[in-house]
Amino acid sequence: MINKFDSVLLAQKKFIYHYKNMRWAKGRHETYLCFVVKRRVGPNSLSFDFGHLRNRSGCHVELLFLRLLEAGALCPGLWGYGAPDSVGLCYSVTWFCSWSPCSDCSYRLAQFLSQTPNLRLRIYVSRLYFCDPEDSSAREGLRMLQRAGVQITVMNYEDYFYCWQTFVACRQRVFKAWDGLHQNSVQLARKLNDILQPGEAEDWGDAFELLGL
DNA sequence: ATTTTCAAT
Repeated sequence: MINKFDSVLLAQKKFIYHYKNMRWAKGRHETYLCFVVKRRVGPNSLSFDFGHLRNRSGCHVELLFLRLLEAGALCPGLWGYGAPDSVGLCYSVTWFCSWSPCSDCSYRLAQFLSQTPNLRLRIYVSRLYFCDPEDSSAREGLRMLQRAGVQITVMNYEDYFYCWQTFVACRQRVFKAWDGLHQNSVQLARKLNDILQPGEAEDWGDAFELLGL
């Protein structure tokens, strides 16, 4: 018999392996996306769905998520058609992804969101995907997502803790941080901040120059 | 200092 929670929840080892935020995440040729969907009708906001996805057959996991949205599988009534009571329906999606989106996924997500103003998306990422070169298109993609109203955040201890409780078959086992989790998270958050607020460093430089420092 | 990355065999 299929138990919902055996299929919906992630195995502990899998979660740790794929979400570890080490700088050199060797061999992670998969990307996981854990999501929570909340649905708001009027003043009430309710958790509607949750689960996880993995990239498959050359398709990035973000695009799989988009496909599910387009098929009406995750946020029914998102476009207002269907039942009359779906008018004014809002959804908010929060996802936790082991990699940040590539430029193409960012572009498609931004496009999708521009057509669905009643969908809010918040993205937490464990590691930054191809973001080392300052002029990388992945960086530009993240900025585009931000302009599309997406909040992008690097996962910290509390986020991993939350994911462990929510998406992992943890069987009462408390989440145990790996070595360097906090440091890596702080470093990645700083990098993401640089990506999303370009020019700030120069502004500081200018400020120091003005102050004669 | 350098290492990897939603594979390709």
